[in-house]
Amino acid sequence: MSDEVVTFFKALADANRLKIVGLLAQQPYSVEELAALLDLKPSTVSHHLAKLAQIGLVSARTESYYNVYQLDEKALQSKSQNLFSQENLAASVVDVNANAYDQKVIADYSRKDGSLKTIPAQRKKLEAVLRYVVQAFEINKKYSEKKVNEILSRYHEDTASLRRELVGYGLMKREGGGGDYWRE
Amino acid sequence: MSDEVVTFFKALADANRLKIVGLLAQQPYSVEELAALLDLKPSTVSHHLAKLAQIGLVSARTESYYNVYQLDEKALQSKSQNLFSQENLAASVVDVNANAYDQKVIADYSRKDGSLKTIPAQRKKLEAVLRYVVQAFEINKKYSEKKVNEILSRYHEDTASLRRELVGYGLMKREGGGGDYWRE
DNA sequence: AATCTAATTTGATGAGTATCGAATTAGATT
DNA sequence: AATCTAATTCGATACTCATCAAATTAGATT
Repeated sequence: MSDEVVTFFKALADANRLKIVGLLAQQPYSVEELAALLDLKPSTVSHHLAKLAQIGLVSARTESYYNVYQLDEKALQSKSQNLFSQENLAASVVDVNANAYDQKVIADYSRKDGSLKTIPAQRKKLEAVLRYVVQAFEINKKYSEKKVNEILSRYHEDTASLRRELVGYGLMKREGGGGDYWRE
Repeated sequence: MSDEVVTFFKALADANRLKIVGLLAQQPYSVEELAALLDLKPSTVSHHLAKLAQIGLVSARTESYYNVYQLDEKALQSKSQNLFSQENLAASVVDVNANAYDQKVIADYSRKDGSLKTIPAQRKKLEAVLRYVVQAFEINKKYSEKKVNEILSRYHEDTASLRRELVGYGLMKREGGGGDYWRE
């Protein structure tokens, strides 16, 4: 689906093809005439017209010896309207892995056993790692600080920092003053 | 001027750049994040973003370590509206030689001395040659048939055919029944 | 000031494609 | 039917450009 849009832009990403569109906007022309006007060989113009026809922008009508091409202005307008519609923008993104960044960061910072080499200093990377670590806790279950530290120690010896950051970024909550922790 | 339009289409004639536009339509991203999402190296993403920035579609804002890129939706809409405006279509054509086809045909059919090798059989080529031949006559001056033939003989021995076609295509007029010829 | 990090730039490489000439095809004219 | 002619297809070539790795730059953190 996004392929269609790429093909459309590729078809128009050439100076000579744009000139052809401009010329056909004035009047229909045969391949031979276009070749003379653009100072190109007929085979080259044929190649360009095929690309424009592929996206439905031009069509040919046989007239005696000649193949006269004309611009489909309707298609031109309708295509250009929807180019950046919500559907097309969304379609271009369907096959990107939304978690790719987190995965890359986690892979960079993890050992084979799942523990962390270091705790990232950069905010975005720290967030990615914390989103990963917090999954070790069940949702809505209460944990004592001792239990939290025990779980976090699987990831890094500096359990205090991990615990503090998890709360700081809102990934875990703490009850009142010195109570239990939980993940929402 | 047409260069600008070509640059615009070229900038969007790439699947990964379209994905970048789609992603930035959702939220701003850093180069590093985009690289992870698209499974590309940061240097490649930088290259793509430079092309998108060149046409004013994205811009960067520095945020701590990161260069966060955002989509300029206003530019996106306004650009896509005017893409095939009358101005752009006309601009794409400014530097094409409108007489190139006639010139090519005339060159193909003329000898060095200006005379015609043959009279073209194809309509379009015949028209081009006739437009060339008729320039030997002054506008609004009356010529006898004998004088017409004398002038046409510089181009081809079959003056009768040339004379008939000139009148047939309306390039020369004839007075009443057997009177003089003239070019309007 | 020294060090770290993300981004950019540069150079090299491979894939894609615009262009042409030659061969072929499709169709009209004679 | 035979012959012309424009268009298309095919193969080759040159150029453009997407991509990466390495080097450099710009900027923030310590």
